[in-house]
Amino acid sequence: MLNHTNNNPAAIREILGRYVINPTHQRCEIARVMLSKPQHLSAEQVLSLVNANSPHVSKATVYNTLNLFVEKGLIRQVIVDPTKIFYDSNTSSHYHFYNEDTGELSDFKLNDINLTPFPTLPENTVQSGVDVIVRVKNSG
Amino acid sequence: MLNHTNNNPAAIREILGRYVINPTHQRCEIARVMLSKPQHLSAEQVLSLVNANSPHVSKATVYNTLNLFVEKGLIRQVIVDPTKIFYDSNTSSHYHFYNEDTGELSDFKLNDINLTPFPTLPENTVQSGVDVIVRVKNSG
DNA sequence: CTGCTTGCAAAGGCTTTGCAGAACA
DNA sequence: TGTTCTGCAAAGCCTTTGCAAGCAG
Repeated sequence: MLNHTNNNPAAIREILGRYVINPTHQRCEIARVMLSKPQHLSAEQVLSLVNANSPHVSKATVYNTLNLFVEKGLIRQVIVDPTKIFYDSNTSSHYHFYNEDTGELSDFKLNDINLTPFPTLPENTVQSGVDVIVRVKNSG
Repeated sequence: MLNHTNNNPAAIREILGRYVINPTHQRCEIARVMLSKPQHLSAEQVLSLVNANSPHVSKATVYNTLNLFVEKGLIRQVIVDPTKIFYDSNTSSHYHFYNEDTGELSDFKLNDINLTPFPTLPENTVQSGVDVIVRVKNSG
C-alpha cells in the first residue's frame, strides 16, 4: 500500500484516521515526514527532519510514534543493519538493496520473482511477511 | 560451505587454518561450539555454551572472535531481529524462517527459488549476498 | 474531569573499545 | 623479546520505559 501525500494536513489526518491512529500534532508531523514520498528513514533521521524548522517533537515521541505506525500497519520496519532500524513508508510488496558501504537502502520489484510454492512453514506457524535483501558493496 | 566437525581438536584447528585464523585456545573453543552442527546462535548463547563446563572465555573475546570468524568467512551473521545478531555456522546458500513469537530461526532451501535474472544493481555496486527471510508467527 | 499523549531523563540491552597483563613464537 | 591475544571494566549506541505534566474531548 502506498500512502503518500503532499503535506496536505487534511490528507494526513485522513490517512491516520484510516489506520485508526489518533491524529495528534506530533503524529501528524511525523506522518508528514514519513509519507512525503516512498523512503527509508531511521528514527534519528525522522527526528531531525521533523524538527528541522523548529524543534517541537521529542526523541521518545518519535520512537513511540514510529512503533505505533508500524503496529497499525501504516509503515514497515526494515531490518538490515544490526545498529539501527529503518522505517519504510512503502508497505506494498517489494524488496530491498542494502549498500553495506554507505548504509543506503533502495527498493526493487521483481515481476519474475517467485517464492511460491513456499517451503513448508514450521509447524503451527503462519506466514507474516517475506523479506528479500540483496546486499551490495561499492565496486569502486 | 559446511564446516562442521565432531569436536575433534585437530579437525577444528585444520578448519581455522583453512580460513587463516590463528587457532588460539579460546578460538578453538568457540569454533567447537559454533561448528558442532548447523545452527544459529546469539553471542550470548555462544558465551554460555563455551563456558558451560568451566568458565574460561570472556564476553569480549566471544564478541571479538565471532566478528573475526565472520570477517574471515567461517560463519555468517543473520540479521532478523533488531535486538541481537545471530551467527550461522552454515555459510552455504540457504534462507531463513524467523519465528517472531519465539525468536527461533530455521533454515530452508528452495530448489525452485529463482532470483535470477536479478534486478539491475544500483550503480557502481557489486552484489555481496542475498538474504531471504520468511517471517512467521505462531498460529495457536 | 478523565483518559490519552508528550517529554525528560534514566534505564536497558547488545556490542565495542581501551588498556594492561598474559600467552605464544 | 616482540607480536598477538585475552579479559575486565567502561563506554557507546540505539531504543524503551517511568513518571509527571500537558492536552483534548
